[in-house]
Amino acid sequence: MSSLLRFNKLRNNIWSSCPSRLLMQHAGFSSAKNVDPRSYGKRHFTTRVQETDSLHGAGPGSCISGIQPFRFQQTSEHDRSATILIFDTETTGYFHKNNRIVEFALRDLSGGKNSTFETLINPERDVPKFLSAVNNITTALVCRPDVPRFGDVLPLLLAYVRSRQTPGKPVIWVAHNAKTFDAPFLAQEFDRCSAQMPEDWLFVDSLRLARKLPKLPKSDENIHLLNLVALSKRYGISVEKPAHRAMQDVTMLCQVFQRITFHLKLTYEGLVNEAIKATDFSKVPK
DNA sequence: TCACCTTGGTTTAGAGCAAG
DNA sequence: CTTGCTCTAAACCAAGGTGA
Repeated sequence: MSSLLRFNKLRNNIWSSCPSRLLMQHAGFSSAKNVDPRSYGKRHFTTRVQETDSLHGAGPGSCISGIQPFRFQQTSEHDRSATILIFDTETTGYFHKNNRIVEFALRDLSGGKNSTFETLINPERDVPKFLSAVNNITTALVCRPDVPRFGDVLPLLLAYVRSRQTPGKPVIWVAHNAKTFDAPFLAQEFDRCSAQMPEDWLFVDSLRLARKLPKLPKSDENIHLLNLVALSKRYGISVEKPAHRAMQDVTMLCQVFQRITFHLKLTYEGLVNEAIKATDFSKVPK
């Protein structure tokens, strides 16, 4: 299959039409003629870039309260150019060496159009039933020919991130327990594709940041804990119920992360100091 | 000077917790 | 269900202070 045909096949599964030209350019294609926007809404989607005028303008049922375009405590010239991506992965298990990603979602904290990216991923293996019970992601849902493998999503993801990145500035990826869970999983998938994560990608673990918050006394509602739900409760963020779907968790973490950075008076420099280089997770030699 | 006690720092082991 | 990180308590050791 030619790379262009493959791109179009994948692109047909993307809901939004807006970023197609941009993604094509970043993915190295010279023309967007073969991408037909009319087909987007007709297909079962597995990958989508959300097209909203703002984080608050996604329409009924999709309004995200509490998320504002991100600003650091002490503004500096770096703040305007920092690209901060909140992300989350759903997987087939805990340990990245034996398991695969089945869903990936991210949100650019700067907001604006096309600020989200989410996709199901074909893990090419069964999803354990006890995990399907947690996140409703079943083997039948993801192990299908029209669900892209990570290797298929990779060029789109790289192109998307590049389209959000300020040239010459790093991309800061934030996830809860990123250090031991999300980042190693992502690195493992890159390794499986024999790909190297860009050197200017940095990973920040919001769990590590949360541990720096003042400790609360133990309570029946468990708001002294540091998981996402507990932190949401702590900051008065409404939680319907633990979703364990990537984009829902990303949305929750967006709000939690902004409050943590505010609480800790974290600056851009402080955040970078907390970060781990993407290359520290990868085993693929440069 | 020696023995004993207290204090402070370091190391170690185990529990708790975070993620799907 | 797994793995790894962090925290805490206990154990250990060295140094310093005090009294006989």
